[in-house]
Amino acid sequence: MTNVNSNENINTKIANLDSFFKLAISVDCVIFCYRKDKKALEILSLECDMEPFKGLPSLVGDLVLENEDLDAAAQRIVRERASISNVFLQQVHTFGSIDRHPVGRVISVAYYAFIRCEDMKAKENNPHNPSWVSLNDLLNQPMAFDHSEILKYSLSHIRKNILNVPVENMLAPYFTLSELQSLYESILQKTLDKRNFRKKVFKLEIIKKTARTQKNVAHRPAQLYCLNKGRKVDIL
Amino acid sequence: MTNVNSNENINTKIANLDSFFKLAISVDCVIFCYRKDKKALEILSLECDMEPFKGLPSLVGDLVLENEDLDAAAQRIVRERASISNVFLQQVHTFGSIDRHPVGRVISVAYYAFIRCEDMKAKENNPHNPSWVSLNDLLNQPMAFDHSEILKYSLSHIRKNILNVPVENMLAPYFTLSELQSLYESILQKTLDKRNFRKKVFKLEIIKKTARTQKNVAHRPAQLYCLNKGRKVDIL
DNA sequence: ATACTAAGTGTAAAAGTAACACTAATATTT
DNA sequence: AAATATTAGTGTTACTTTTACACTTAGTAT
Repeated sequence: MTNVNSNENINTKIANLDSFFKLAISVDCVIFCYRKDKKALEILSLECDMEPFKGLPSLVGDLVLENEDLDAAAQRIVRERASISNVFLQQVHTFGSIDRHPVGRVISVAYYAFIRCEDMKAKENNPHNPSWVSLNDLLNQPMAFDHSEILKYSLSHIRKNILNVPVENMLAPYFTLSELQSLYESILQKTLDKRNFRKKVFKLEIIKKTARTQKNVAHRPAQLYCLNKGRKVDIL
Repeated sequence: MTNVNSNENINTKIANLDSFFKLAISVDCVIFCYRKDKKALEILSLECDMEPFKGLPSLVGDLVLENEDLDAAAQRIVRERASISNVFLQQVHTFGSIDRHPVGRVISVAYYAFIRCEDMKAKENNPHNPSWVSLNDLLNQPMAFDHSEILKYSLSHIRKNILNVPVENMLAPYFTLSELQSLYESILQKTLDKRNFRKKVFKLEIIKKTARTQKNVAHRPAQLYCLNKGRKVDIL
């Protein structure tokens, strides 16, 4: 068991690990993207194949390997399951109820990630049927394990800390202020004042103006902005 | 290994656990108290007996048992090591570097607690030599494992969230506003304006006025206050 | 009685937040 | 070419919150 093939699925791994499986640690990632056309957030979700949760949506998770740093495990999992590398990933909370996992004691460290929909073609050669599911749908249906709780906790954390969390990573490299505002509105679930919003993002230096403007839009073209790298984020 | 005697020390446990010890989970608690006379924070610290950290101060930690909820483990550890029950304990972060523990892979979930010095008589019949150590001293000396990092992270979290974290638990049941202010000043490491501080704690309803006043002080006796139970805290 | 000590109290300036409506620039339609 | 439709972009005022600041009060000790 020193060198688990990380492409096996969770079930297989757990079966193999019987000898040491008293306590195991997993990472579950709440992977957000923003669907600009629908002005809605979506979560990367897998179809659970484990009883009693078979068929229910689950977060993207996997066991942490013996020689793997926690943050590295989160990066690996996002890479393997969503084909995304070097993404922003932030730990939120660790969930350790005794009965949260049917196979045994699995303590799960939750992370969240912000990626762009286009960077993850869901369903692509992945046995778990990954797909982007509307956040609102997920919040209104049961999920596998305690993943509903993890999702709600993460969402709550992000809402509270929205100004210190790089939600802009869900946007294309060049974006308009209106797009940014819509994203914030989708997360906070409330409308924001356009002028006040702009004043704030300028003052906080969340973004930088670029020389580019929108092309081929049937209205006044918007200025394009990009992330201000070097901005502080909520890492302590 | 199903029923570890939780009074054994970490070393012993780890030795016993060889069979399953690929990954283990511990809880480390940053237990704060406030020394009113010194106007200083102190941390409950044990003397590490494990190489290569022998003799260095460590936080109060222990392995999580197989059938033990994470939060329950934290409560147990504080109860066993500090003889305090039903204390406020809040998870902050999980530390999972590969080499953070010399004996093997131990992932540690950090909690912090606020207790009253008087409620924990350090050194009392405890083989680990627990003692209250000045926070400032601890910050300026090496600690066992990654406990310096855990301490700094927790402190930083508490400073950021001071208004949503019940630091008042470090005070006696009845306390004066000046005592409360000194506590805040010790945590934030800066002086606060007396009138502004009072306005704020009243508006936030952190505390409640009581009918009592100070007795036998060589100056105008202060009004005594107590905690406002039912106040929201930073739990999501 | 006087001195000493920490408690207790209000106001004004500054900064930040919230509310609000019109003009500008482009593509499309006529 | 002119009119229309659509989203971008922009400032000011009222309100709230935060900050800065100094004197009087109620007890104990001498």
